Amino acid sequence: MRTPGSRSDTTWPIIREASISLIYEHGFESMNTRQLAELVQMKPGSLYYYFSSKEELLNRLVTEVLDEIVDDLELKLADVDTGLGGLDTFISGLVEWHVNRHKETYIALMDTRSLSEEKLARYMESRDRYDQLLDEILERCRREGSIGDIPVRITRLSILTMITGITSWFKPAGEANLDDLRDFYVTAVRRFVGAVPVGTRS
Amino acid sequence: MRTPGSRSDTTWPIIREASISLIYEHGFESMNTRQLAELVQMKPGSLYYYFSSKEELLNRLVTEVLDEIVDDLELKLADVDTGLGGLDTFISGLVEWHVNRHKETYIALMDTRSLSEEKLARYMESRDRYDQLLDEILERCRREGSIGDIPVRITRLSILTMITGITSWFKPAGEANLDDLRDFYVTAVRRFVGAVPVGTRS
Amino acid sequence: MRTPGSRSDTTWPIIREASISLIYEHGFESMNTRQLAELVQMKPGSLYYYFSSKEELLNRLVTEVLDEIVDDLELKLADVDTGLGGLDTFISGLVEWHVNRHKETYIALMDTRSLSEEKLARYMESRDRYDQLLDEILERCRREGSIGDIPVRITRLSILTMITGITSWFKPAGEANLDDLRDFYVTAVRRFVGAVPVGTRS
Amino acid sequence: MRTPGSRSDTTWPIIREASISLIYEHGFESMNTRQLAELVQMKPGSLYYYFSSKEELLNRLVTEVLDEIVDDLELKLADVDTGLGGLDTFISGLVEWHVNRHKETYIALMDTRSLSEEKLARYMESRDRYDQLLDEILERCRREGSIGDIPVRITRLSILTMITGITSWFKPAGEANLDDLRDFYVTAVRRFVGAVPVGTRS
DNA sequence: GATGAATGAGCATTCATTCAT
DNA sequence: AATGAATGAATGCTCATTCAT
Repeated sequence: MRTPGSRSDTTWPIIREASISLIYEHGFESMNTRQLAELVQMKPGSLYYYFSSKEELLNRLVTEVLDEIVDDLELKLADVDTGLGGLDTFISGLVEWHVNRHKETYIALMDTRSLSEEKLARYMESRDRYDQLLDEILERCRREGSIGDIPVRITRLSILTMITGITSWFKPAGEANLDDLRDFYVTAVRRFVGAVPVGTRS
Repeated sequence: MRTPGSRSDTTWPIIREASISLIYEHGFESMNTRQLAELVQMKPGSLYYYFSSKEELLNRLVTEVLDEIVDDLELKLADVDTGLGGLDTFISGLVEWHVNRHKETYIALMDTRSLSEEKLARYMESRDRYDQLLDEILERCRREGSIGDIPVRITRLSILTMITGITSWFKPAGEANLDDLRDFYVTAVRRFVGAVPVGTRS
Repeated sequence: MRTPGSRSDTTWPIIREASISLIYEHGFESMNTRQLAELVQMKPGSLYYYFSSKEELLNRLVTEVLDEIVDDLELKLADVDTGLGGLDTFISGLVEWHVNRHKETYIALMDTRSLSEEKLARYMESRDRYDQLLDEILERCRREGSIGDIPVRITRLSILTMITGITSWFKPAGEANLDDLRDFYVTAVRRFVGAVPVGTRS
Repeated sequence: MRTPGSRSDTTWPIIREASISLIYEHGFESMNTRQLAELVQMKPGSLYYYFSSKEELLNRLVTEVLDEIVDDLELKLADVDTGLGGLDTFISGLVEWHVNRHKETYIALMDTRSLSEEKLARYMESRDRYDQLLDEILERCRREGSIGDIPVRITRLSILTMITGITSWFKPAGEANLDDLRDFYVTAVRRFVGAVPVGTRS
């Protein structure tokens, strides 16, 4: 009964894309495995060769992006030598990810609730890494005197909420393009944290 | 079979509170009418005396707060005579609502997806009113020269995302209290839009 | 809480008519007490002052017509002195009832299934009376030599099925009027039983 | 979780027979899917592998017989060359179907009401075909002068009501056997329509 | 790898009926 | 005589998942 030409490494990416679209569109709880099976032209039962449960599928989807994001941000930040430069890099990178992969990041924002306690906890650990990244950047900026005297925690929460929230209104077909968005948020966040304008520091 | 002492005007508020808590905690799709019934000490079927479907319950919950918020903001804005004053009032009011009624506003943020197309459309119409409110304020500020030359649409989206997103991390037991939050966001948003510092306008 | 001017002997006929219409239109199992209550402008619970259960309502409806029919037929047959005259009278009367009270007779035809075993048994006893009436008429005709040599049981069943079945296609607004129907069936049944044409008997 | 040895082409006929018996006995509205599941030794949900809704099951049951009947009658009528011959063939065939498949035909008679408007309409279209068949036969008989001057519509309705109504009293265990019934109705209908006795036509 | 057939547990909802007021 | 509020038992149906083939 094996479909000729089927191979695991071809099939999984197809399932992956299909589930992302489906979850993005309907939400994880409302989407069902029949829809997914139909979309990838399989029978529901066959999907279980590619994931062990619906929840595990969700988990894989969201942890994969998250890890990619954090790794990429860390990589980009390695080359930066000032706090403010780090802030720009971080914001710029985060915006990029949330635009280029807006479906997955939207799912991570909205459907992470459906994860079991353990899986959610593990997910949150990863997320903490990127909270910390921003915290550290902000702390460094303050030490360097390049931003105002702002409360770090709530500032970080607000920035993150704002950037990750891009996915909730961003439409790829819309007028805003990636470069505009990146520029806008870099500038906006600088203002937000009371960054000393470039060339103003004494 | 009537439970002695039961009264409609006592029961609905109980059901209302219970559903808000339940949806807040589990999400609308994951919460079920049996849990709700148990929480309010009724049989599942009896709930249908108070709403005609689970979805209609959700609808009621989210449209009610939304309308209350918009009405309140409009009222508060009526007394304000400068654009920047309006901005402060709007932000301050919105933060207040999202803190004081954070469960319902969280539900509105997350579970509105579960509404049918028609109900969602009607909900969005109401939401548009408050988008417009902020748009108008921002436009006015620009005309009055009290803020920088910023792109209105994306600024509005970002501010709203940030404030409504408070509910996604806010814990009433947490360290942040309403006054701090209100002050923080009023100031932050002022910076965000490049507001001319008070007393600086020439 | 008593509605001013309400009286049992005014209300019952209203409920009666409303239930007949409702059951006629939707069938007994598909019709529900909410619909009935709405139609008579009451609350569902209030109906139980007029009948003790939905099934008892049905029972009352169908047994009442049935008894009226049998009584009327017996009365009409009392004056008749020949078998064939009896046959004409019976058919004519039965057609009349099924046209004039076609809703109730239709209900009796279709919804009698929903009666409990005991109630159905009692209903069937009454129905037997009118089977017997026709049996006796047919037997008498045969003794008098006014009809052919036909099998009584199946003839009776067929005639009754045909006449009671009028209700299943009869529409009051339709072209067929009572007189035509009566004439048609009297003649048709005569032919059906091989009645010796009037004036042909030697 | 698959029951060993289960096969679709074995299971559907079993479900089919079981539902026919159940609906025949209790009526469509009173029968429920749990009873059916128990009878075929499945879990209720599994039935939905074989039909998409309870109503669709009913629909399938009644349209299938109906189509079989009409097809068969048309086939049988193809060989007939006189109107009266057609009438005999039609009646004989119809009686046969209502005796041999009396459960399904009874269901079609009684439970067709439970079909949705669209499904009922489609059912009625098929039914019309067989009304027309009889109408044409009767018209032809009249043109050929082999029956009396009778009103076609009501005659057709009465004959059909009578024959289809067989199912409402017929018990397979009863004394009447198929051949008797067929003979009886062929003769009775001939009389009913005032057929000129064979060899009497001048 | 993939399918066909089934499970089992749950779910929203309906509805006749009851009874304190 | 009528209502408002509730019950309880059922009902059709969905869906993630399993597993023999």
